[in-house]
Amino acid sequence: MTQLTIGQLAAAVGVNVETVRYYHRRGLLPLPQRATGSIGRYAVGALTRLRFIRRSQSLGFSLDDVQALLSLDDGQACRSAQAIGEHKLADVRQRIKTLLALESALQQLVSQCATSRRKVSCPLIDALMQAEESAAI
Amino acid sequence: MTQLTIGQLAAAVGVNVETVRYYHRRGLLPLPQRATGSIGRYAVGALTRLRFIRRSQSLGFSLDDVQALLSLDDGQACRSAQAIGEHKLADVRQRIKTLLALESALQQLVSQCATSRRKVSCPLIDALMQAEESAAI
DNA sequence: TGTAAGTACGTACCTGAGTACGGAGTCAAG
DNA sequence: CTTGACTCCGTACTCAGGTACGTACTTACA
Repeated sequence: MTQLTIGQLAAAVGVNVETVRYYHRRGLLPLPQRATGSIGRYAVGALTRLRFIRRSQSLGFSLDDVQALLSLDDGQACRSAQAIGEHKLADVRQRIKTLLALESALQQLVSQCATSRRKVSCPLIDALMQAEESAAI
Repeated sequence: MTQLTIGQLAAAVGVNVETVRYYHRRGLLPLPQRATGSIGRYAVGALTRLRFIRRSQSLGFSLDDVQALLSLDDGQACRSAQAIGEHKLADVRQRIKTLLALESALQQLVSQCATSRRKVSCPLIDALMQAEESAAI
């Protein structure tokens, strides 16, 4: 039987039942076929689509992005999909840059902490107290 | 006059007045001196402390972290401050690692998009549709 | 002294991605 | 035919870090 209940669908992909219902509410996943007054049964397509959503998320796409990608899934709009991907890639690279700067600043402060031989105060706290402006958030 | 109103304090550090009030509520910033029924006046210490908070945030510390750091500001607990800093540093490095992996995956997908010469469907969408499991979120 | 700007305070709202809960209905096995 | 597991549906709550709003009050300046 390839007709899954919501619980089986969720378990197959490793998400919470509530999450599946949330995706319905967001319009990411269509409601299943259902004889009135009975329980919904999902076809295999739902499984594929749910996996698509999770895989996209794992690549850093937001659910809004995913919605856009899904709407492009007609085989005709590869260029648009590529644009979305490139945009996300630029975004990821920017985040990496920021984090690298942050890493070196922190690294420096922490190592000052380690090597300081009892000056008046803690170099880390001290540095944070200094009045000069550094990078914004 | 070194006695600032909340608006002047906020403007001096470049935050919203509401943000200052929020920091009061979180216990990050003490309430200012105030003759009963009149307006509060902040001393220069408040300016330093507010800048400390923002600078710490810009280094990736959460407000909870900041609270911990502030509680260490007695000149005696450098080792604890260092530990908090090191913990945050490890955290930042982990995030960098994740993002780098993500970058190369995305890069690959996008460039496949660019070089594909009209196969049936878009390689990016296609890859996301594949059933094999990749990294979790 | 009047008025406009600024302040105090409490409460509610925002984003993003879900999670939790409660009551009613349904389904399968014993 | 009953019991227990599951489903349906709506609503409310979570986290972090604020933002917005409304009412009452205070203060500075003309």
